[in-house]
Amino acid sequence: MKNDEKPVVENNLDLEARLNDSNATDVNGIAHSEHPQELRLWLRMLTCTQLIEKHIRTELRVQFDTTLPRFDLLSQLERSPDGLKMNELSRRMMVTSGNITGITDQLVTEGLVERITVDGDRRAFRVRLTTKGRALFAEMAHQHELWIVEAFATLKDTEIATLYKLLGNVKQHSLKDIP
Amino acid sequence: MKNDEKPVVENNLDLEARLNDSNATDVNGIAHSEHPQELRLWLRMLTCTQLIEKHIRTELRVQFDTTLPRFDLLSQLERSPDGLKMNELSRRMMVTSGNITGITDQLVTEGLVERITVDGDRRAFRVRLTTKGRALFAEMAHQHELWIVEAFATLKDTEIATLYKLLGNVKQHSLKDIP
DNA sequence: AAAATATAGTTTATATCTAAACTATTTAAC
DNA sequence: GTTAAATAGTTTAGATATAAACTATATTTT
Repeated sequence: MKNDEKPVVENNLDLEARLNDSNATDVNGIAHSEHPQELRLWLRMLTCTQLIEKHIRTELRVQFDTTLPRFDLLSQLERSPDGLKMNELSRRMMVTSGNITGITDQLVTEGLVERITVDGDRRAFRVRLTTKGRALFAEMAHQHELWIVEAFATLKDTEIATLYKLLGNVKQHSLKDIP
Repeated sequence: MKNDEKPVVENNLDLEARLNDSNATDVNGIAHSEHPQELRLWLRMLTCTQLIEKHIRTELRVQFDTTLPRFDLLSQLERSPDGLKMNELSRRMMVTSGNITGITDQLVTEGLVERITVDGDRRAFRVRLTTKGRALFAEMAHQHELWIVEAFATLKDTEIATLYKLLGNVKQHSLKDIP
């Protein structure tokens, strides 16, 4: 009757299923399909990102009882010993400042970061890692690196370099529209 | 005093900023850095995905007053004239079934999909596009395709093919752990 | 300097998203 | 055939996420 042993993750996947698989050759002998290769690439990229991200979220929860946004915020702070202003965190993490307020509140409650007043601007705060936060993040970052290395373990170094370069172009192209 | 003309999107970005930029050469002449190239690749991939996804979310909201999850669900249904069961939607979209319940409720309210009872299983529903939903989706899908093509417009066809192939390996590698 | 505008951060309302508990069925074991 | 287990979907509690309104300060204009 009850179902207490339901699998923890009931997700699975098949994002690319939405695509038409037809891949005929037209009268000019040019390979084509109903959907442009850009769309296929996008859905595959999204699938990869989601699979890896889900794995990391699960591991962060199971091993550290935390979440990806919190990890990401700590990660941003880790290389800024003097902390970062909330709007700088917002910009770097590509989320709204209201969102940063919420995540920061959580981390303050957990004693991992602290809000420091900024001299000369009574509107602003710097958010800074506490000693406890720095120590915990070091542990998490080490594990995180292992998960990521494993996620791409199927690629050769040269292939990783190729992906990195091509995605660099895509990134720059996307950034052109953002002031 | 008031600030009614605040920019609609106050995000920006710099996910890769969390990385150490040092890129020295070790005693053996092998290039290395404090962070493995896998981590750099992951953050760049995440940045690209987020930039493109944010653009699509914005356009869907502005042009169609809808959201990405709703578009994705419609997209899954579009090629299944008989509809899909909710658990199949959950699997394909890689989200929990509770989530599918919520998104479906929204789409039913908007008259874009309908729940159909399944013969022989009184627990299940098939979710199916309505005529209105199919027509609206066709419009949205056309625009969506343009946005995606534009997002990768900086790449040559061969480069898109390369990305597609390499990400295929990553995807398969990630899927190995999922039954 | 006073008024207008911009900025930093918070709050609010709403939509996702998850994990887990729950209900109602169906299927498998015995 | 009854019991046990699995499955389909919903609900719930909590964390993110957004856009927009809001407060409090700073800066710019005039």
